[in-house]
Amino acid sequence: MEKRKRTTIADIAKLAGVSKTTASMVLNGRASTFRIKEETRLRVLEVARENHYSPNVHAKSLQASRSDAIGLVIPDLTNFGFASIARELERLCRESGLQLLIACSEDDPAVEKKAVEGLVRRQVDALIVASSETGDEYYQSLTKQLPVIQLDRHIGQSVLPLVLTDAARATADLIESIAKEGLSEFYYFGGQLELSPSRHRLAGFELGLKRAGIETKPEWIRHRDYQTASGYLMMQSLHQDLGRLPQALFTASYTLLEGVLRYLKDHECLNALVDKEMRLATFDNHDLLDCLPLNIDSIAQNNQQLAKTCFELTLSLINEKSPAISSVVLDADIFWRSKK
Amino acid sequence: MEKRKRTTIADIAKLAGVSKTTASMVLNGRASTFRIKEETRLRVLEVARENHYSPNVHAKSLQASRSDAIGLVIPDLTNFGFASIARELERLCRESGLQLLIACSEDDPAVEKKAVEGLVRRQVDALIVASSETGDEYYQSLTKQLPVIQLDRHIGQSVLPLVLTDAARATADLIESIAKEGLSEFYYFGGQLELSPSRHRLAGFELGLKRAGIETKPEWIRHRDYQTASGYLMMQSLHQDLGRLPQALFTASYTLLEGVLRYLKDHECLNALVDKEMRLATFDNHDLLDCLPLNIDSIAQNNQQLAKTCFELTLSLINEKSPAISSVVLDADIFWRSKK
DNA sequence: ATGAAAGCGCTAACAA
DNA sequence: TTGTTAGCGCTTTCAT
Repeated sequence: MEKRKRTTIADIAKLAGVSKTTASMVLNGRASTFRIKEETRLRVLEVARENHYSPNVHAKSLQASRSDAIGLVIPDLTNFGFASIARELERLCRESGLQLLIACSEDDPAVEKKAVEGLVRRQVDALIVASSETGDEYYQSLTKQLPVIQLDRHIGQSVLPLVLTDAARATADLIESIAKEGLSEFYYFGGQLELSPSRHRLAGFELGLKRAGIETKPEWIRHRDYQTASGYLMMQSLHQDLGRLPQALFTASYTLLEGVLRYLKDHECLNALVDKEMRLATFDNHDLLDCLPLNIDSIAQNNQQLAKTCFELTLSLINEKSPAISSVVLDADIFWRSKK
Repeated sequence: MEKRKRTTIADIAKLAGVSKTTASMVLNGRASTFRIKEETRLRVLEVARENHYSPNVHAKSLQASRSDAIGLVIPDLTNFGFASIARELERLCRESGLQLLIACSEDDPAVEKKAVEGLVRRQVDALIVASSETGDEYYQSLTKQLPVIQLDRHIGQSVLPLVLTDAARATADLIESIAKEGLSEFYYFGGQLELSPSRHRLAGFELGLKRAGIETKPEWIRHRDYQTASGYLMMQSLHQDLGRLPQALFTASYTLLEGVLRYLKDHECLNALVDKEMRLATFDNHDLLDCLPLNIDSIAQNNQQLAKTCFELTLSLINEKSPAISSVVLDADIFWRSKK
C-alpha cells in the first residue's frame, strides 16, 4: 500500500510549462476571465486529466476559510425519521458539491457537545442540530463563529433559526377524531418533557380531547424517555394498573409504539388491535404500518420537506443573505388506518 | 452573523508571549518531550482556554497529509441494515477522534462514482464501500492512493480487503428446516443477481432445499431489484400465476418483504400468515418483526460486529501494518418466530 | 496573456 | 528551554 504522492497544481503547471497561477485559473474554469490563450488552456486541461489531478480541499479550505461542508447532529441514525432527514440532506449536499458530516448525540448532551466540537474543529460552514440540550447558551455562543440551525427540536426558547413540524395541530385533529368515536378514556405515553416535541405532542393530545368534550385525567398521561424499553414498561404498568387493556392509547413516538407492540405480542394481546377493541395511534409514521392488520393510525412528519427547507435556509445563512424568514413550521400529515 | 475571525496558534503565542513552536508543542501535549517550563505551559494553556482556541484541521491536514476522516459509501441511509452499520462506524470513529464521512450511492454506479470522488477530494484516509459496482477496476486504481475496504458486498471477484456476512450458510439452515416441515413448493424473491449478496442468498436457498430433499423448480425463483415495489409486483404476479397463495416464500431482503406484506394487506390475505397457511421468511431482520402476529422467520446480519471488524481492519490498513487477515466473513443469526 | 510572491494555520528541522 | 524558518497546496493581488 505505498501511498503515491498526489499530483498538485504545481506539478501540473510544471508539466504544462506554465505558472501555478495560469494552471489555477484554467482548472477553476476561469480561463476566459483572464483571457488565457485557448491553446494553453487545452494543454493544462490535458495534462491535468492525464495525471488524475484532483485539487486538495484542505489547501483550498485553508486559504478560503470555508470547508464546503455542513455538520448535522442527530440523536440516532437508525431512527427512521432522522435517517430520512439525513438521507435527504446528504443528497442535497452531494448534488451541490458539499459534504454533509453526520454525527450522533445518542440523545446525551455530553456526547452532543463532543460531537459538535468535532464538527466545529473541522470548520463546517454551518451546523444543523436536532439537539437534546435544554438550553441554547452553548449554541448561542457558537453562532458567533458559524450559522447554527435548529432542526426538528426547539432548544429551550432559543431564537436561533428553526425548522420543525407543527406536531400539536395534527395530533389534536387525530385525537379529537378518535375520541369522538365514543371513548371514555385515552392514555398517552410520552418521552422527556424537556424536549420541545414532547410538549407539542402532549399539548396537541390535550387539545384534541378538549375539543371532543373529554376532560383529561392526570393518570392518563405517562412519561419516561423515548426508548423502546420505556414503551414496554409503561404498557406493562398500565396493564397492571387497569387489570385490562385501555380503550385507547397514543404513543408520542415510533420507538414507544414498538415497545407497546412488543408487550402486547409477549402477552398475546395483539388481537385486541386486530379486532379494534383497543385503539392505538402514534406520532411518527413507518411504512410497515401500512402492511399490518393492526389498524394503527399515525402522524407523519414531512421529512423530505423538512430537509429541503432546512437546507435552503442553511445555504442562505452561509451566504449571509439574511433570509426573509429564519423560522419555518411545517404541517404534519395524518395517516388513517383504522377507518374505511 | 458577523463571522469572528477564529483564534489561531499565532494569536495564542503572541498573547502568551512565546513563539508559535512553543505554543504548538504545549497544545499538542508534548510539553514534557520538549522540556517546556511548567510555568510557560500553564500560561499557554490558560490563554488558549480563555480564547476558545480550537486548532484548524485543514492546516493540520495540509501539513500532515492526513485528514483523520474515513469515507463510507452505502446505498441508502434509510435501509435499516446500512443505517445500523453507519451508526456503529460513526460511534467508533467519533470515539477515536475521527470523522466518518457518509455518502449514499442510491445503488447507482454513476452516483457512487461521484460520491467516491467527493470523498477522495476530501482526502479521506480510507474508504469503506458497500458497492453497487460489478467490477473493481476503479477501486483497484484508487487503492494506490488510499486503502479501500469492501463492506457487506463483494465487488465482482475483487481481492481488495473485505468484510461481509456468510449469507449462504444461515439461509440454507433456515430453508432446510422450514422445508422439512413437509412442503411441496418454496418460492424465492430476490434482487439483482449481479450483487454478491444476491448470489449467496440464492445459493443458500437452493442448498437448503437440496438438503431437505426437494428439487428446486425454476419457476420458484424470481428476481427483480431490491425495491419495495418489486416485492409487491413479484407477489402480485405470483398470486396471479398460482390463483392462490404459495405454501412458502423467502424474500432476500427486508425491502422485498415489505412489498410482499403490502400486497397481502391490500388483498386482505394477511390472515394466511397469522394462521400459518402460508410460510414467510426473509433475509434481514427488523425489530418490529418481533412485535407482529405474522410468524415471519428472519436472518440477521450482525451489524455491530460487522462495523467493529471493518473499523479495526481499516485502522490497521491506514497505519500500514499489513494486517494478518484482510478478509473476514461473519456468521449470520436465525430468528425463529414461527416455531414454539 | 502570464508569472512571482505572499499568505491561509500548522508542524518540524534546525538554531540558539 | 525557546525561537526562526521553511513548506504543506492553493488562490490572489500585483507586476510585467
